[in-house]
Formats: sequence, C-alpha cells, structure tokens
Amino acid sequence: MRFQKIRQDPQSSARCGIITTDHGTIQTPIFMPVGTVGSVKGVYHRDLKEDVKAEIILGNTYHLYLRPGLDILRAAGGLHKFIGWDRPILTDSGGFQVFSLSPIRKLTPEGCTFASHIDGSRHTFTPENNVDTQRIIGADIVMALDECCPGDATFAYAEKSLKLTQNWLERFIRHFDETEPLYGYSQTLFPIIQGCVYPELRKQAVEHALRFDREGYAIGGLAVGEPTEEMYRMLELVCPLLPDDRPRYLMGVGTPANLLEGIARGVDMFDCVMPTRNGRNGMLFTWNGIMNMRNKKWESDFSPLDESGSSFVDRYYTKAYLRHLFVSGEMFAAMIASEHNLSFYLDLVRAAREHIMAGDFSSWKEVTVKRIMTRL
RNA sequence: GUAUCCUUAGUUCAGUUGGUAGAGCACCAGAUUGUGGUUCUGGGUGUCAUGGGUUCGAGCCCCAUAGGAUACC
Repeated sequence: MRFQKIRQDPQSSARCGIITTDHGTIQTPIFMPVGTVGSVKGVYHRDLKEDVKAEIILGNTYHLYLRPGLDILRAAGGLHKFIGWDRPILTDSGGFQVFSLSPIRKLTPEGCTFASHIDGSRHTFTPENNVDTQRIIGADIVMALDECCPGDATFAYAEKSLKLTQNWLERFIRHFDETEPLYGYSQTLFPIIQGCVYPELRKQAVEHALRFDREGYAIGGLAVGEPTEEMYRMLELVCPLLPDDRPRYLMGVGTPANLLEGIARGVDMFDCVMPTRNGRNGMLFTWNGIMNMRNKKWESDFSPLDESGSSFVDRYYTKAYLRHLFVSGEMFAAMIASEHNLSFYLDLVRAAREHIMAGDFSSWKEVTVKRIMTRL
C-alpha cells in the first residue's frame, strides 16, 4: 500500500491524497461502505461500483470468522474472490463486535473469549490467531485487534484498556510481520489509537503506535457514547501527532456532519453503518437535509427522491413511492434507501475533495454542514 | 321461524359489585455512529351497533330495532 498526499487545505487540516493498493487506488478523503458479512446489505456490487462509486468496502473478521468460516474463505481463495469484489477491502479485527455483540465476553492479557451471537459457541481471539484469520480473509488493509473502550469509561479503566490494546498491538504486529499474505497481493496493517476522551492517554497511544512505523493509522473508540465535541477535540489532538504522509482512518464515524468535521481535522478515511442501517429504517441523507421517509408528509409527494443527488435511484423513484415501500415493509425500500444514502456519502466526500483542491473547503464546509443536517 | 350468544380504538379483544374505557398489532412521531433487515422511546387516534328507559350516575341493568354467529324446526 502507498499513500501519496496531493493537497493540503490552507485554512484547515483537511487534505487530499491517493492510496494505492494491489486492488486499485482510493482517493481520499473517502467513505467506505460497510459490508460486514461480505455484503453491503441490499446493494448489488454492480451498483456499488457504477452508481454509488464505492472505491473500497469493509468486511468484518468477527462475522466472517463465524460464518462462512475460515475453511470456506480459504477454499474460495479469499474474500475478494468469494464475494466477487475486485476493488480494495478493509477488514476490522472484530474487537468492536466482541464488545458490542457478544452476550458473554472475557478479556485477558492473552486475548478475548466470547460467545457467538449466532449459536452461543465459545471462541477466542488472540492477536496471533486474529492475524492468521485476517490473512485468510485477505483484505488489503487489516486492522489490529483492540479493545474499544466505552466513551464514558473512567480514566482508570481507559488506562488499563489502553495497556491491553498496546500489548495486543505489539504481538499483532510481530506476528503480522512474521507471516505472509496468502493470495499473491500485499496486505497492510493499521494500528488503532485508543485512549478514550483522555488527552494524555491518546498522546501515549499515538507515541506507542508510531514506534511501529506503519503505512496508516486508525483512530478508534470515538462516537461510542461521548459528546460529539469531545470526539472533535480528540481528533484535534491526535491528527497533528500522526505523520503527514500516512492516511488516518476514523473508525465507525459517522453522520454527514461528522465526516466534514473529521475531514477538516485531518481525517482521510471513514466507515459507518449509518447510511445503510438508518437507510433501511427510512432515513435518507440528502444535500438539502435529512428525511424520514416513513413520515406521512411524503405520502403524496410525487417529486423525485433527491433532485440534486447523483444516484440512479434519486431521479427514477419518487418520495411517495419510497414511503409506500417502507410502510409496506418491502425489501425494495431498504435497497433504494441504501443505494441513495451510500451514493450521497460518496458524493459528499468527493465534493470535499473538490473543494480542498479548489482551496475553499473551510467556507464550503461551514454552509454545507448546516444544510445537510437540516430536518426535512 | 324459534332459542341462545355476540356488537367497545384502524384491527383482534379486555373492561370487576353501575362511578363517563384499556392491551397487543396497526397507525403517528423520535432515536440509531468499527451492522443481527434490528432494537429502543414517546403518542390513544373512541357517537362503547342504533333508539328509548331505570338511576345522582350506564360499556355494564331493562325494552325495542339493526347486523352477525351457533343450534334446532
């Protein structure tokens, strides 16, 4: 993997760049649709590429490890071949899922033991076997195994949690560097900066991670219960400490406003379930604001979904029709909403890139944030 | 035709010795940030079939009418 920074915004920390992987290039800032189990829910790969214009998607180690399992993934020749996606893929390690999904979990210095949310069976992730697992999945970018500390954790808990994450990171990197990719293309690994909302812990986390000199760094443990302003403060603290010539990935974030504010603070990569999950539940993000498509007000609004959107679905389907599909519980509703929202998120980061290149990102961001977060 | 039972929110139903009604679903709104097509939160939207009567007061008791169910001629 290679990152080439192309342009720095003079008024903010926003920047443009290009990530090059063996599965193609990614223009940053970028939003990465989440495809947990090897599927961006409800969207054809064809539409993801040609309509949404996704440049990279996510998979999840926790889910893929449980189903279909490593034997199938290895036999398929890795996740790219298994799902028929030839552009870059990033996999999360599953640390967050162990924290958010498993009914039973136990963290030890060795690793984390958890119960499957599918059948209750017990499993253990260690940094070492997690590397092996992500080698088998074969993503272009793999994430270190970490503990995602809750946003309201005490300093003492956050400090202890960070120690564990740092210990796991050392072992993860050691094993990663001792092993080889399995399918003939290269993989890179991003450490994850934790530290909750405590500046000294975040600083410590950055210093520790930088010792390993990796090709990119992730910022985790944000948008997990802390106020949004705290998240922005942490980004303002962490990003300047990270090397200018490496991409920064803010994990799990966020709203359209979060993306623009993150970009302004120096973030290059984002992922979030919001456009797809909230889309499935009827929430549409547009340049003019946010619509709840289930609302009665759209019942007989026969105007296009989004006049200023670039997706095929934006002009082809009407608001009244989409509301009808949601109220009727049709899966088609979720498909249309997902495609629209992902298209909007990708449009949003593309517009951000264009304004960074044009040199007017900051002023554009100020007016745009207000507009896109309006409730329609 | 006769007998018995039923009729309460959009719907399926609950409603105590008579004190002017409640639940599930639906509906209306809100939440959702490294995904379990979820889940959570808030909102009752009513001519108690209709018309009379008894009573201080009726969804409840009495009479009539309408509609429905079952059984027997």
